[in-house]
Order: sequence, then structure tokens, then C-alpha cells
Amino acid sequence: MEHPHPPSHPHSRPSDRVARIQADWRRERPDIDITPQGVIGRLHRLADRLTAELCLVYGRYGLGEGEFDVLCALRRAGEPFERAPGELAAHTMVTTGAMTKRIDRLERAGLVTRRRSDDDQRGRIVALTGPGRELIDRAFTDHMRNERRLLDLLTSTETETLEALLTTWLSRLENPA
Amino acid sequence: MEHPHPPSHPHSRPSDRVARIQADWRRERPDIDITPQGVIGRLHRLADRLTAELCLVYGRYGLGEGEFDVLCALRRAGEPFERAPGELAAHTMVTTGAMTKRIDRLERAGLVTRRRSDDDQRGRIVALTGPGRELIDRAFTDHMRNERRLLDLLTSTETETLEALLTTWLSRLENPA
DNA sequence: ACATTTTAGCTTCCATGGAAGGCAATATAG
DNA sequence: CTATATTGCCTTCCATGGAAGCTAAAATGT
Repeated sequence: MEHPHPPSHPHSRPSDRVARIQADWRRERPDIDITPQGVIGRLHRLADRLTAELCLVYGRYGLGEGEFDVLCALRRAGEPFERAPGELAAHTMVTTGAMTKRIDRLERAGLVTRRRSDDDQRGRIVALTGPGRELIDRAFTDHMRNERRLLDLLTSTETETLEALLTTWLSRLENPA
Repeated sequence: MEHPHPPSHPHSRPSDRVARIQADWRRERPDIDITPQGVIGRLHRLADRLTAELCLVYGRYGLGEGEFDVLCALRRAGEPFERAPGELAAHTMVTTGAMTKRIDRLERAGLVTRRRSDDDQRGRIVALTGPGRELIDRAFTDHMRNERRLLDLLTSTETETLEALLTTWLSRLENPA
């Protein structure tokens, strides 16, 4: 059941969950090459674990992931920290319907305001309030400290290699050149 | 605004979304080191893109991600393709409440059956039906072909390096040694 | 043997987001 | 200028999953 290699070999000792799933598949469907799961499965597993860690910090500020993203998008916009809902939806990759609800929650919490645009009466402008600005500045600082902690589980060489590989894959996925 | 490096340099030309976000933060919060986002942001972005691609295949078989996972867990179990709901929940990392609903949907579609356990009358046993078995065998074959296609955007060296890095990070995250 | 605790699965309620349609304001064609 | 199309946001409905509590069945202790 276990791998015969010594546990210190760099590539082995993957007695993790993904490896056990792969072993099951190899037994049940020996006709199929399931090696891609090694990468794709672990990538998703890792993303989930990281998300869980990040959400712990959002929660400390009373925010969910969605609200945090919106506040970040507003803060990143720079003075006067305003954006149209449609822009925010595009920036945070959700539908405008989802954005409406996020803004509802943030408005209810007093972190943003909504007003009509002057030049286009059907458009709205979402703006960070003082407390919103203050909150996201503290939360983001804490957030980056948290990401740094998670990243420090890798050496700087590993990090660089990983970032390069992720960037490569992502770009090939999005530009099917 | 754009990076001054030539676009062919291996590490640069990350004029992707994540890079633009980083540029915004550097302007707005020069006091904070936002390099961790380069890795963590792209990892999440990539995971999302991959998930979207994978869901296309699930959809071809009338399955959502959750249902697909459950059918896989049952199929992987081997003959007679049975498991308790609690086991399935543990294997697929959702709560038992979520599992109940997934099984409801699969049962309604005729892909699994539910019966009481003989030795423990409060336990249930979920079993793949004939059509369920047939469906997941076809769907999984197609799924792996799809994952292979996505993975082939990387060279085999890149793949190996990436898998090793993901495994390392995941293991350090889960065993805070 | 009986009462208590634990277990397994289910149910209910809530949170979040997508899809599709609605409404008011704006742009455009003739 | 008016009729139509488009745009921007919101609303409604649905799908999915988590949290917490419920019920029945087993395990445990006295």
C-alpha cells in the first residue's frame, strides 16, 4: 500500500490524500492514466487550504471573502476610492447581481455608500466611507502578513519557481497560442 | 504602467490580472510588501480557471462537481461500489448535511440507491446503480482526458517540478513540523 | 434492565452566488 | 424628434453548501 521509497526522497512520500485517491484509481481503472490528478488535485487541495487560512483573517474584521475583495478593489482604485458596481463586478469576477448583494451588505455595515452618478443617472457610484477605508487598511495589512506567513513555508527559490510555473500555465490557458 | 523588461524574459511579462492588481497596491500602499500575492493570487486564479474547464465535462453528463465527486468516491471504492454517507462526506470533504443533498440528487437521477445497513439499523448504505456505474465510467474517462489536455500545456519537466512544489507546500501546511 | 450518552444520517434555516428578466436612463437610427 | 436598441443596476428565483439541531439506533454505565 505504501510507497517503497525511503521517506526522505524529494519526490516521494506523497502518502497524502491525493496519493491515496490515485492508488484507488490505479486499482479500479488500470486502463486510465491518472497522473494529471497528481498536479491538478493537489493544486485544488492547496488552494482550498489557503483560502481557509485567508478567511480566518477576513473574519476577524467581520468580513467575508466577497466583501473583502470589494473593499480591496475600492481601496486599490485610489482617491477618492470610488467605482461603479459594474467595474467592481468585473474586477472581482462575479456577476453584477452578486455585486449588488455584496454592496448591500457593505452599505448596511456602513463601510461604503451608494449614490447616483452625475453624468449618467442610471449608473451608481460606490464609495468607501471613512470607517470603510480605515477597516480595509487594517485588514489588508493583516491579510498580507498572513499571506507572508503561508508563503514562508517555502524557500525563496521554491517560491520563485512556483510563481513562474503558475504564471506560465495561466498564460497558456488564457492565450491558447 | 507596463513593465520595462522585454516580453520574452522568462520571469517577466506578467501583464496579467494579478500583476495589475499588484501594481495598484504598490502605488496605494507602498509600505506593504505585496509579493506573496504573486503566488497566492495566481494559484487561486489558476485553480478557478481549471475548475471551470473541468465542470464543462461534468456538465456533459448532467453532473455538477459535487455529484461527480460522490460517484467517483463510490466507483473508487471498488466492488460492490458501496459506502456509507458519512464515509462519502469524509472522502469528499463536505458536511454530512451537504452529502445528504448530493445523494438525494443522485438518487433522484437513478444513479445511486440508498438502503439501511444490516448490522446497524441507523446507518445507510449508498450504492452505485448499473446506470450510475456506466455513467461514471464514461464520465471519468472523459474527465481524465480533459485533465490531460490541460496539463499538456506544460512540459513534463515543468509538470514534475510543479507537482513536487505543490506537494511540499501542502505537506508543510498540514504538518506544521 | 434501565437511563444516559454517543452516533449516523437527516432536516431546517441561512449565506452566498449565478441566470435571467425588469426598469429606468441613455444612445442611436431614421 | 421619435422609435428602438442598449446599458447599468437591481430583483427574483434557484442551486449549492454550512451550522446546528432532531430522531432513531446503538453503545455504555450502573
